[in-house]
Amino acid sequence: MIASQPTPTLHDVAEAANVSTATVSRCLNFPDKVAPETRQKVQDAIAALGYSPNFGARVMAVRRTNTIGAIIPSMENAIFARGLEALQDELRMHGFTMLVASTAYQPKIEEEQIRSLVARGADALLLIGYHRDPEIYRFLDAQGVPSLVTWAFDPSSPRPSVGFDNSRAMQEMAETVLGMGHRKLAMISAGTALNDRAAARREGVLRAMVGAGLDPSQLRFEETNYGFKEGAAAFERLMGLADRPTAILCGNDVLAVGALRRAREMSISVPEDVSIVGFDDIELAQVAFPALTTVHVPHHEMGRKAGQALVQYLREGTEMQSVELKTCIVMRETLLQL
Amino acid sequence: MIASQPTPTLHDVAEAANVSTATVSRCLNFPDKVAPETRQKVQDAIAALGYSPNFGARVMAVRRTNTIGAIIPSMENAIFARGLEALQDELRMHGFTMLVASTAYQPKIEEEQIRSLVARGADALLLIGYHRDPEIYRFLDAQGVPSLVTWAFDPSSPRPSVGFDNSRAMQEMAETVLGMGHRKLAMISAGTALNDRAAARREGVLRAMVGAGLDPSQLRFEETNYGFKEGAAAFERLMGLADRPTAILCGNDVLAVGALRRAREMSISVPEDVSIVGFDDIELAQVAFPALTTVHVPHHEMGRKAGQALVQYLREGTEMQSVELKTCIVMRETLLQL
DNA sequence: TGGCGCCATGTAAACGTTTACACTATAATA
DNA sequence: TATTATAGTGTAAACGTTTACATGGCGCCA
Repeated sequence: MIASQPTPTLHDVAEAANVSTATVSRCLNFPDKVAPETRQKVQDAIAALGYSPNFGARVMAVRRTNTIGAIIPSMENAIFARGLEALQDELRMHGFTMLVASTAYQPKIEEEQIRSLVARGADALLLIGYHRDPEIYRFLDAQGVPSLVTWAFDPSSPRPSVGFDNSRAMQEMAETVLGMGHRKLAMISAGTALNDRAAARREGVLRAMVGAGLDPSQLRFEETNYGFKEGAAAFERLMGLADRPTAILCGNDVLAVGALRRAREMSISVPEDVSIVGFDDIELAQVAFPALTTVHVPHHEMGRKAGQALVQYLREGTEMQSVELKTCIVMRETLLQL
Repeated sequence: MIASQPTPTLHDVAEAANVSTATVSRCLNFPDKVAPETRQKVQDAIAALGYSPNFGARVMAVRRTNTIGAIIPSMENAIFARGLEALQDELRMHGFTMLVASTAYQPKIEEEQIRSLVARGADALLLIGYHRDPEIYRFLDAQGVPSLVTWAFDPSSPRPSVGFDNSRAMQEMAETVLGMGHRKLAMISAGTALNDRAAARREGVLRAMVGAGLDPSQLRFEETNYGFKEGAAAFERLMGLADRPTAILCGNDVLAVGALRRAREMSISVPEDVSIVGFDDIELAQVAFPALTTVHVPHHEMGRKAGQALVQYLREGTEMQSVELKTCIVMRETLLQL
């Protein structure tokens, strides 16, 4: 920083107001513990100097930041936005600040961001999905930083989570598709190696297929990055197949809408020629044309409940309970009975 | 926090490795200033203890956080996502961390977030648009926290910015629309009272109208919140008018796509019955149907350039220069020659 | 061999808060 | 009036780093 005047400190304020630093500090933290006229003097001094408490110093003194960090894979598409907005609301209401960092779906960056947020004293972390290097969990434990997993739910995991069962949600969708007579299924998915939600969704489809007496190896599986363009490209590949699928299950709405778009460009009608379904039910799904049939995820509720769990834990120390949220299928216009 | 074991400190590491705290600190910050075998010992100790430096303490000692805060109006729609992603990239490359906070377009929350980010030692702030309580700018000055404005460009302002001229961009769009023979214009906009970008875009339209010899008071102006639903509702209101506009300029793509959607529901064809144009050129615009004619904003470039300016300033202290970015109109399918 | 410089490390003083504890007036009580 | 709470304030010791400065050992050269 290019030093102009040094920034005012508690000490400066105390001097200006002719009181001790303790009194100024009390003014800031327990205003009713100090006499009204003193408080006024202090507040005037604060305003006059443009004083703002030094966070680092405060943290060091109280060992608590009232900050919770949220680490999400991406901000690009709106998938996490809604949930986070709800989370932030909830946290703000209780005096916490939410800080967001994004990882571009890269584990290395995620680790970096986690360490960074912990280093700057996040009281707790919100993470997306379970899957990450055990080393990271060890680190969090050593640091005593609690974390809450969202966008996934796995009762078998000891780590608390507020989310939904990706596998089951997708299985239900696949069953619905199969129930409509579709037999040639394809799936466009994010990379399953590093993304447990994607992997679980894939599992769901496979399970539904065996449930229907189909050979799961028959599933046309396209793995790609999240993005409109990627969805479009995958769709095109699928349509290039000799034996075209009649229904395409997409790992999320963004991929699905990309596919939809490409279908239009290729003059393939949806859902007449091919059905396409998504996952997430972000606003985009309603706005798409034709409107996308998709798995509805209760983003808002998830964010809010996650916030509540975090706040309770931090305030009262009640152990965080996993809570499972229900998804449902919202039928719109892109899935057709065969 | 629920204390388990206390988290390890520099001191603990020093003890475990049998060296002084200074040496450990050097290991962390200037590894080559310490003998290889010592370094090894220290690193082992760090790993064994799961040590992570206390950010607060570090900040207090060096008075520098290598953090820059970005405060955006909303995460809901993808408008700011792209730019931020680029910004984060740029910052990461130079060892800075970006922290995001969002304000839900509410000045009060924005102020809170600014104070919060400053308090936790952001070395600099990235802000959207110029308009905010002068008190806030005074505060930032008093704190010596530099800020950079984006998504707007006003050469007359003393504050640096990396952005584009919202008014001119929209004016060009309006001129294009007028050039196609449209005379009955409407605009769907965000609230102009608190949002200088929205206000500037409105100005642009008005200027184009006078330029074309039209009475600017004839502009049908619908002010609403950003959102698909809001855009749809505003569109419906406009279409309820006795004297329907032939072209609707939307303050952003989200509003435009909402309008598009409602048009379809109302069986109004776009662009045959009415032209609709957007602003921003987020991915959504390409994916919409019909594909949206809109003002292209170089989000990525903006984020990157903003990052560069910030980094340069923080590293070398070279004063930040405002840079104006060019927008352009991308013609797609929703604007028709009359 | 004595002197110099350099390298690796240690010592201790900041940095700006919070807060336990001590202190003084004043008010309430006996 | 003497005693005891109480409310308001001050004093000073943490909190966990970084870093200027001091120290000691070693190799090199004259």
